[in-house]
Amino acid sequence: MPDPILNDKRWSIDLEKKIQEAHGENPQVYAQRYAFNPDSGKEIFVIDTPPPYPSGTWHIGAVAQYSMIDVIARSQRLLGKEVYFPWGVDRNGINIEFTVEKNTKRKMKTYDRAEFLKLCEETIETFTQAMRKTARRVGLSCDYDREYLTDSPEYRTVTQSIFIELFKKGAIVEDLRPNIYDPVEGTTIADAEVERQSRKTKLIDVMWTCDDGTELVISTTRPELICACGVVVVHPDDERYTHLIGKTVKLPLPVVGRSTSVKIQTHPSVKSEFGSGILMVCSFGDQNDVAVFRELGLTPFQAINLEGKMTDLAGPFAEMKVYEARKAATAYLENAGALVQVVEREQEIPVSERGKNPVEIILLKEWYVQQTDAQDRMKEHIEEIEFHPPRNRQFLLDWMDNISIDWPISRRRWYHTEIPIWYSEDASKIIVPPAGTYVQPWCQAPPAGSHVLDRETRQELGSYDELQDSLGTLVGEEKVFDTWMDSSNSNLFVSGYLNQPEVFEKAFPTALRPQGKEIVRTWLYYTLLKSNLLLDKPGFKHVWIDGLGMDPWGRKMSKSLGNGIDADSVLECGAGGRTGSWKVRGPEKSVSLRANKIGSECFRLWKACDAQVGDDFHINPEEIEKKYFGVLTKLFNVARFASQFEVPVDLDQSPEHLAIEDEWILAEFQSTMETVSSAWQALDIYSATQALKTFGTGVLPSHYLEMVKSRLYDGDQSAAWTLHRIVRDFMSAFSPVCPFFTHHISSTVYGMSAVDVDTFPAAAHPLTDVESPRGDALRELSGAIQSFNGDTWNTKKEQGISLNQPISGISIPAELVDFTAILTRMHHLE
RNA sequence: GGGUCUGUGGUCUAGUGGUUAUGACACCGCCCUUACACGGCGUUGAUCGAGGGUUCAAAUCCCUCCAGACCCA
Repeated sequence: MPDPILNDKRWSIDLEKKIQEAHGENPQVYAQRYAFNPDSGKEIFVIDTPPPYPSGTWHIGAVAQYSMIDVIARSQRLLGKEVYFPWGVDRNGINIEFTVEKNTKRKMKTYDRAEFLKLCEETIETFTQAMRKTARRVGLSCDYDREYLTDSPEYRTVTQSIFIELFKKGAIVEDLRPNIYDPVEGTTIADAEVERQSRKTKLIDVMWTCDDGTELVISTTRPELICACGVVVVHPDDERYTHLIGKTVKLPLPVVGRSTSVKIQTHPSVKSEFGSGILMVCSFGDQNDVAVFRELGLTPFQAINLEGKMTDLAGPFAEMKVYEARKAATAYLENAGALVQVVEREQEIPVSERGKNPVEIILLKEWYVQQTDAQDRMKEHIEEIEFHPPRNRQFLLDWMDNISIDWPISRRRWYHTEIPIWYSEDASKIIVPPAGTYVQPWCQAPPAGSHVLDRETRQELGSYDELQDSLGTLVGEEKVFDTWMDSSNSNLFVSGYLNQPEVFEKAFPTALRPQGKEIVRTWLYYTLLKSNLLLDKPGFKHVWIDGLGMDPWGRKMSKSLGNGIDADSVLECGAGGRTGSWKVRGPEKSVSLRANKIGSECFRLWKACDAQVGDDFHINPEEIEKKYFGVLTKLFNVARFASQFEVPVDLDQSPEHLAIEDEWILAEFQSTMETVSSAWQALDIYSATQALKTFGTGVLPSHYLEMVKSRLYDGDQSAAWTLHRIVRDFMSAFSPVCPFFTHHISSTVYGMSAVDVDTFPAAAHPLTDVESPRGDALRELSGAIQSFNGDTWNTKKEQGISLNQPISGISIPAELVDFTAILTRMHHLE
């Protein structure tokens, strides 16, 4: 074998890392390839990359998802689009506050606010570093120079400005409403942040007595809330209790500052089979209580305060924590002889997603984004968006159907974007900063250029500079925004809203939102809500919703299960000859998984080939290597084989005469390329990659290469042209999936990098165009060619003849008569 | 408890009314053949989660059930 230009024996992780490092070495070259240039004149394609939240380790499933977003970014560049693939990091939020609290063993509110913010920022920066490294390692072709951090003044400015705009439009309201509240962390949370946990609770039956002496039994798990009871209800159809309706019943516990009895009414939400079938409605035991209070027009009581303690309303139990008050109330009832029975039962109780604390519903003055009346219009917009896969649109619509209350957006935390408001001394006016200024009202005065607005009517009253003296002593808002207020601007931010109006004009609706299906109800929903309220437009053209990465047995990976797999361990598996091994807790026992080499290219190829978008995928490193490393080896060797033959000067112009087998393989290749091209256009990674894999590891090496080997060794120019043309174009079409692999081969052999190709390769030969009848006729022979080869190989095997020895008695089928010469030569037919 | 989705050889996967049900990995057998043994060729192996129904015809449509995932109450 003459020296191939590709001199590495095979693809390796060390080679991959070497290429990767060289790839990122020169910032100018990198920017030329991957930076966003809105003035290029090409069609703009902005991807609203999910900004990852740095928490120390990056989940392998998330990294797999990001690598597929990169495949989309690269494939769109290949199709000639001007792609903006942003790199953002989401750094606001309660998680980092928890981390700092845990690291320093000190609660946030014991710190000086500024000092605590500094600790958060430093800690999250170290996590961010690790994440940047992994992002590059898996080959994400982001515009890293424009990195945005959601906790930066630039980003927070956008969040604050949009808030002010929405406030002026009337889409944001301030109100005293029942809110879900985490008393341990001391903050309001949204519906979407509540989860359920199973806990043992005591269901107690309490005897209540009516004014006329009639006795009734009510079952409850929350006796401490009796002080907040507004009404007792029974089901209208429950004949057992018809006699109670309209009576007045005395509260079985002492209360302060309210009437000591309530009415008995009917309500259809009562579950007659639960407990005694009589329900006390308290402000607020659960969401149903909230609904009943609203429906019956009752005035809610404030039974629990912001510290999670009972208020004066609870009489003897005031100042006790909720849990203590429950015990004390139970004891009180027992002493009073009102305790009928106590049953221990398993109950699903609502807890906060982040702190896992039982949440309470409390009346609080908070800021809200109005969403209940926006649903219909949003659904119209959603109709215009193309979903990948289409069925995942349903996740969003289902969630929207369940929305019944506005979105509370204020939080009593610190490491978040501040609500940009000051209040006048008499609280009737508010001061907001000018657009484009980041403010921290808890420690700053309003900047020059601020505006004064009426708190109720939102009327602009004048400039702060002029009115300053009439406002008295200002109070800066101490509350901050829910982090989804930041995240839900990501599409606006990356599309140039506020900062680059002329780009925004062309780039919005944002071309693509890729994300996981677990955050449809939060990130996707809130983003669409914002785009709707602010611009009355759909936020995106395409929404691409992928499934979740699971462990090898289909379970969610989690720390508590011990079934997690670290992303870096997979990407670095095989580097420097180090193999990978993972101890993963299986359904029954610990299982040891081993692999010799994976790396980013194999990992990406696996994800691209192994699961359709939207399906959950099982991550098993052993399987990734076994199924896909061989594909890389094969493709590498095809290219290496080709590289021993001189590359024709003009690969774009086909030679005068091509042999029929050259035309045949070009026709086959062209049909593969058509499939690939339309799949890339449809954001269908799976089909594109499958088609390339099938061609590149199947018919090309097994049949075409075997056929033309001897011609190539004889220096046949047509065969060399055909092979090189195919390998070159193949690498371009495949570059979105394996950018470093294809870059290496194409730049070594053809002196141009596959990742720089920005026009999808055209048909190599007019006769083989998919539209041409000649191409069709040739492709129809593919089956016959492959079976003839297979049969001949088999016959040789049966007769014990080695493949390079002559064989007699084989006849070529009539339809392959044009291939007689080449088949005879290939199989040494006599 | 409800909703949505998923359920195809040992493993993963294609297939939305008519195919001898696709391919990969694994298994087994044969083969060093002027790229590749980290390879090639070939053989086993699936009553398409279970049960009912619609239809001339069902992996595919409908119903019930079971299992898993996500979400919700």
